[in-house]
Amino acid sequence: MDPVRKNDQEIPANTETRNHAATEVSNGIDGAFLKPYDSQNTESRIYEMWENSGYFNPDNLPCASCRDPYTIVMPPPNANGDLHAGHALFITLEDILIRFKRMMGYRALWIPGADHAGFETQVVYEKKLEKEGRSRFQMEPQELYDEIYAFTLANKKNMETQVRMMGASCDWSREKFTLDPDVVTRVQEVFIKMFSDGLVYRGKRTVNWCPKHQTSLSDVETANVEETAPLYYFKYGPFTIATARPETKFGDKYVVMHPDDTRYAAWKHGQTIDLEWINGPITATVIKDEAIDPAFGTGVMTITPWHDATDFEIAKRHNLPFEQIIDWRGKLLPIAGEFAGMKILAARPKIIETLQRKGLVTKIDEQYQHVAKRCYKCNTLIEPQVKDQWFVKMAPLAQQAIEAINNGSVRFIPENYEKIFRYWMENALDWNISRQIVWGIPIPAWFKNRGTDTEEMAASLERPDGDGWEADTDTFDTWFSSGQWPLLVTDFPTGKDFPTYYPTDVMETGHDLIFKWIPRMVIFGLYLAKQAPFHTVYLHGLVNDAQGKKMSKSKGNVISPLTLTEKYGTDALRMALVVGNTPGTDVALREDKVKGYKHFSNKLWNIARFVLERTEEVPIATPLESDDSALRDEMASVAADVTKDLEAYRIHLAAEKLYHFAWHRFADEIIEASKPLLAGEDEGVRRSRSALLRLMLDRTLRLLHPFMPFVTEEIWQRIPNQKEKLLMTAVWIG
RNA sequence: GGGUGGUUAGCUCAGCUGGUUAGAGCGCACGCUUCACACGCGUGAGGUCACAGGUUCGAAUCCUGUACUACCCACCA
Repeated sequence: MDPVRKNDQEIPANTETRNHAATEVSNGIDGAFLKPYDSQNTESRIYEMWENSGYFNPDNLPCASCRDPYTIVMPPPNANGDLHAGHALFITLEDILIRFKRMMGYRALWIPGADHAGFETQVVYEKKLEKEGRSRFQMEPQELYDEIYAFTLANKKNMETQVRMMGASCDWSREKFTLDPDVVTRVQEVFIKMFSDGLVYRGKRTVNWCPKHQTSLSDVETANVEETAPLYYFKYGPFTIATARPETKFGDKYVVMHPDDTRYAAWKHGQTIDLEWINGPITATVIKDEAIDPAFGTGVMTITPWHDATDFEIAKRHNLPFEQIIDWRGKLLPIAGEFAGMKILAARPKIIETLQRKGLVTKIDEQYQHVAKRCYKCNTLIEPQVKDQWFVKMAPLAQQAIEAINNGSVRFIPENYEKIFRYWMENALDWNISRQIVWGIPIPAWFKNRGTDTEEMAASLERPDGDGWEADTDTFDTWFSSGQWPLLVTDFPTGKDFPTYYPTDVMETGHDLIFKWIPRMVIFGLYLAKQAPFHTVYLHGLVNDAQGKKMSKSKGNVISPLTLTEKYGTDALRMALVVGNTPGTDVALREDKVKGYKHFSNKLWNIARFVLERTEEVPIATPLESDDSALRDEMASVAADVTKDLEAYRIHLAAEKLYHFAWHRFADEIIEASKPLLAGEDEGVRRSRSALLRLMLDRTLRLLHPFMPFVTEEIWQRIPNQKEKLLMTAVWIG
């Protein structure tokens, strides 16, 4: 690899460097060096030095002839709590890539951010309110917003400190918060554009309603949980229907069957039947629709369009009326007669009782397996409700995303995620972006004569002219703004970093975001900037506990990265997270492993001490003996190998190879074999071996720096007469 | 119902395009206070690479199937 950057870069004057050679002892060995490596007394000092150098910002890099930009957008951590192990992993992986590319001479830019995390933060805050005996439903929206804002800002600072502790070499001068005023405005403008492009529409449709949180949720914000529940068979006039949700059946006046089902050929579409139902006699109408599966149950069902998406579609197809049975809090409405006001689950057995008394229950299958939708945050049963909401029309946008995959402009690591992504895109349903929570970006929409036949609506930042316009009180789904994040942080469309740093290079994030986040970013990038926001998606696995089990607060097996860095050093944690961690595969985090890499930090420390103490400081051009030049070549081939691995995103392999080389080859064999040579009589041999060991130390530090930035930089600072003052910006020699 | 991984040493995992006696960390056994490091050094035990077929001169590695396991997706009430 050609060193493209000048070797003699200067550190800006405001940076206090620690070049021990100049001020302390001639070979770099001072008192601290004689003790074991002490990460606690090193890391914050080193980080400060890096940050003060200004080189986290690529615009300050002393390289007039630098290569292209290399950009990573940091998935903005939620500003609502401490960093967890997953954060530690992604920071490590991204920092490795950024440091590697920076040393390679790229204008490496890593843009940090903080996420207000709409619904998630509101949930966290509501829990806090609950503990204090308060509720958001007793608060004015503005009051609630202000409180959450203060809470989030405090946590944002906390989060930033912790990101620094992980060694993240990101450009803080470009940090953005998802509720920065310019972000809010730009996101709102995108909505307005989509409205006028016909990509966003107001729809009265079935939404996923969380009765606890009092908001609608998108499909990716619900969890499908397998459950065993009774399936009830009821007599419905001449038919038998099966249902798992008897409490929705009050208003059912349409009985539906497949048009080709010969068992029911005698019944004609539109025919009416009088029958006895829960609260008395009703008149039902026969509907024939192909959505019915003749093989399920009896092949006949009644529909509840307000509380079931399939039923809703059927009702729309046949132009049938629909009525709300369950209110927004999950209680039965007056249509339920004597059951009105009851919570649905409490009402269910009572309804069955009534039906049994009437002789309408023919069978109860207790072992019925089905899938229930639950709120992914509070696990409350989702109640489908029909509601006026804003939807993004997905088909045309998804089509572009699929093309981007097909023509190779976006690729996935590991590759199998491409298939998963494509499948999702091909089946994407329209996306509900309205949320009934205060903690988010307001939807810039306005209504006149709301809820009447003459309703008008408008999308604009300002209240439209004329009387009677009222603002939409809903906020955007967090992913609506997060989806635009690569564009927002690079100042699309006309700011200083666009298009310099757009499209970015790699999106590195957890595989759990394959549907929540990645598709939205691809879609917005293609729609707005006509270019996908990144060419590579690197997906890492989850960080599990030592037994490979998912960490969770309730299980009490959560391992805090902060405790581990404190105990073993950030470098050790970084190595432990990275070695053996194949892309896309979950990793088990064991304290022992971290401890092992703490020992490795110390090993490097002692390698350096040996080399600086026991070798002569010789000119770079010192002629090498043939054994030594063979070892130099071996070092070079390791470097080349590691470079290849990093370029192919085989980060786990690169880290392991370096570990192995440094400890078991360099220290165990080469240094051991050097001892007699360095103590020998032959000056040529001594000088040659000195030159070799110093070169190997130099190369080892460079190669390991992206992985273990702190200890390598600290050692680097102790090597006398360094031309490159900072290892962070030293040239990668691969 | 559909999909995607995983199955390699006691535990947690590597093994990149198939190629000499299959690797690491931790753990274990034995021996070393050797002047870089006991956060260390040396030596060693431990694996029919889930199973069954197949391709090949050669397979942990490629193909087919089976079993087990994990995760994801899903508008059969």
